Amino acid sequence: MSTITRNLFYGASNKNDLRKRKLIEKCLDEKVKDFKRHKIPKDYKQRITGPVVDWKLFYRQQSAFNYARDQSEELHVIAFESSSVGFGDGKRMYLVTSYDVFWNYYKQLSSEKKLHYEIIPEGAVCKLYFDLEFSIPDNPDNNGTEMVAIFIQYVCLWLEEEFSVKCSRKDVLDLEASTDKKFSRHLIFLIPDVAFQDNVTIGCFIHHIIEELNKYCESSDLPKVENGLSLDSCTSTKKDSVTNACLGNQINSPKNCESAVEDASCCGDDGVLDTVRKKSQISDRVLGHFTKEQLLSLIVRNKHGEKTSFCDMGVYTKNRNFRLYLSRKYGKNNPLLVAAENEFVPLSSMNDEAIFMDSLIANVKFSSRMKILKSNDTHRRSQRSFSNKGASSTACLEGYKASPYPEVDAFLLEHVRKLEPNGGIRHWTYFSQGELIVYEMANYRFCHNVERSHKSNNVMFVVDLKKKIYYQKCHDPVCKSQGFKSSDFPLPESVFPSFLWEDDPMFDGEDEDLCSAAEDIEKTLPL
DNA sequence: CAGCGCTACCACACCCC
DNA sequence: GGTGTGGTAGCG
Repeated sequence: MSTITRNLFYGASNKNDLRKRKLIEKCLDEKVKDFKRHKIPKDYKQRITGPVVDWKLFYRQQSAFNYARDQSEELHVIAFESSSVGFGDGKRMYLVTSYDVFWNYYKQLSSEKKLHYEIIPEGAVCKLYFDLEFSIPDNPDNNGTEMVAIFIQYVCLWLEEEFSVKCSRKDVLDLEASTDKKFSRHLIFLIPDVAFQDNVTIGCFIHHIIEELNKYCESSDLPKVENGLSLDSCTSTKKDSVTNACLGNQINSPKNCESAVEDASCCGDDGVLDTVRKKSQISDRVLGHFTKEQLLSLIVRNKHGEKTSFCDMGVYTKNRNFRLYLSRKYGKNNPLLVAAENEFVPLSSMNDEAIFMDSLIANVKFSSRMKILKSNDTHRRSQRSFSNKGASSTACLEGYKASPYPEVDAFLLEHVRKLEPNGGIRHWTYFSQGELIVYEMANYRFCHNVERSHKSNNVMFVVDLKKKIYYQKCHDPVCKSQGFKSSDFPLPESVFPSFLWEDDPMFDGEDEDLCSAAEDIEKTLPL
């Protein structure tokens, strides 16, 4: 054992010891900094009724959703850019937790580690929200602050006309993440007891009101057609929406398909002309509240100099990631903060937690008073692509979901695979009115009109559940122009649900209703 | 080991004029 | 030239 010298005990008395102490202090400083950098947030205080699990981390969004669904508590999936846990470089990862637990963790992160996004789940009831942005250098004459004020008023007027919902700027949480180069706002509408069915529905509504704005701006703009926003493109989009609307909305809302088809089939009818006139009256009423200059100011130019909307239309897709209050993008320094012009005040008080909770798009409490806004025919727009989970050529087969009549799906699959082993169902459209299912086939082109397979056009089958038959039609332009439709083929009795239930006392009408009611409730409840 | 969901755009095949 | 289909770069 070494003895403690006087110098060592009382501290530095020479240059050597001084250096040593400096070194130790420096090490300590480093340790402190390091600790601060990697500090572990304090545990959330567990209550007896409180959450069982703090959080769980996933590399894949789907795994996170699966886990959240299997738990009994109300959990949410939050995405973040993963440098915040010390690895990866902006790669997205997924956190499953409750809002309360998340806020407790999130509020303790330093500003540069708040890189988080809410995932607005597919099909979930949500608040009306907007991403408003434009490049400042490309639009030096635009006044963003004034544009936001006009835009909010424009949206409020449309809400009143279309849904009889009254609101004002006081109901709009206004968040800002602008820089010198880019004007950027997030608007979140917190209208008491009002929410939208889902964010895709919002997309349809917004698409509609922006299109009306574009049409107006174009007609009152220079007489010549400008690139990007021609009237032609507007009308062709409308046509698309009639023919394709039912495909885009097929899974969740077969009723939409009915009305879309009715719309198309009774064109030229007086009733349709009436509704067209009514629609343009609504549009005129809204537009009439503004001066031409105010409306024109909402159109900006993108980096290619093309005219485009101030409102980003790309944020209404399924499972959209939407940046959280106080978060920034990876590698950027512009967190979302409350804008100076914000007039919304949370019910409790103006504190960060209340703002955070109110800013969550899908944080909508279920209540019987809640009015759920759904899309109507005018809002629907074309949606040609169908989400396929897998990649490559087999995607269409893997991405295909069962129709409400899986037995019919199986029958058709078996049928086509006798001729084409790779044949499959690309998608289906269910028309509950008339009990019709239209199946678009994949890798199956045999047409009864030409008695051979077409070279590049797949065929479709129309299943008539009432008549218990099916027939074939096809995409080939020649067959189409002839209005070709094959003769009827019988559907085997075994594909009908009644075949299974007839002698089964376990199934009766009540059980069926209960099951579908339970499913409906499950769908409407916030996740 | 490790993101997701589009959408605009292009290339190509086939059929029509 | 029009239509349907498939593949991909790139955006939000």
